[in-house]
Amino acid sequence: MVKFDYEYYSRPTLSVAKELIGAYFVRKRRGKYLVGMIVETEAYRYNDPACHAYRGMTERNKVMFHHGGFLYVYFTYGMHYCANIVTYKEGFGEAVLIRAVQPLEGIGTMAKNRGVNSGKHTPVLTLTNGPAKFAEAFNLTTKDSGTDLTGASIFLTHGISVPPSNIAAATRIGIRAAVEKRWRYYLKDNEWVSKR
DNA sequence: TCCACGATCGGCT
DNA sequence: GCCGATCGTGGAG
Repeated sequence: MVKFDYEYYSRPTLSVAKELIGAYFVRKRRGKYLVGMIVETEAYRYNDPACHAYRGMTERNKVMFHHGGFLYVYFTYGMHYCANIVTYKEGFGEAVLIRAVQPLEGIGTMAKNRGVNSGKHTPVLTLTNGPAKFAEAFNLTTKDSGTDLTGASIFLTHGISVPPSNIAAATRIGIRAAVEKRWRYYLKDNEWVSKR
């Protein structure tokens, strides 16, 4: 599997967001792997009022201003984390939100991270079909924000090749500003894509 | 300092 | 379809 490098992530954000459909998100911990195939993404860009970096650099979003190839994780709604891939050139503050993955390896660990053993009784199909569910399943928190994605612990690789005709574009979810932009991409006919 | 709100989820009606 | 949980963040004052 080819691990993506800085050059890959530093291309235009919409291209990366589309091409990440079918890629593998990998987390290696204590010799074990968590692997999910990315099936849904959203792009957030420079001059985009819905983007966390829109009002400039802050303590929370500073990692977004790197060149592409870093992880940006933020905390929201008092209880959830969401994970993004920093994209494009240094200084712009662009990123791609990972909205959903299809679990490929480490499903038992993902289920544990999601709390199936704490009475939640999580059905397998709902393990990673939403941005906060994905982050929880992979145990991604603000501690992981800033992780270099060309390193050994968290990285992305080429997965399956998806023809553009199998990728749908739609409006982004859960935002108030720039609701008309169709910068959400998902794998057509895939049951792991988020609902709503 | 203060305080309104959020790139969500799950449970309930 | 609706609503409550829950708290870090950052803009306002």
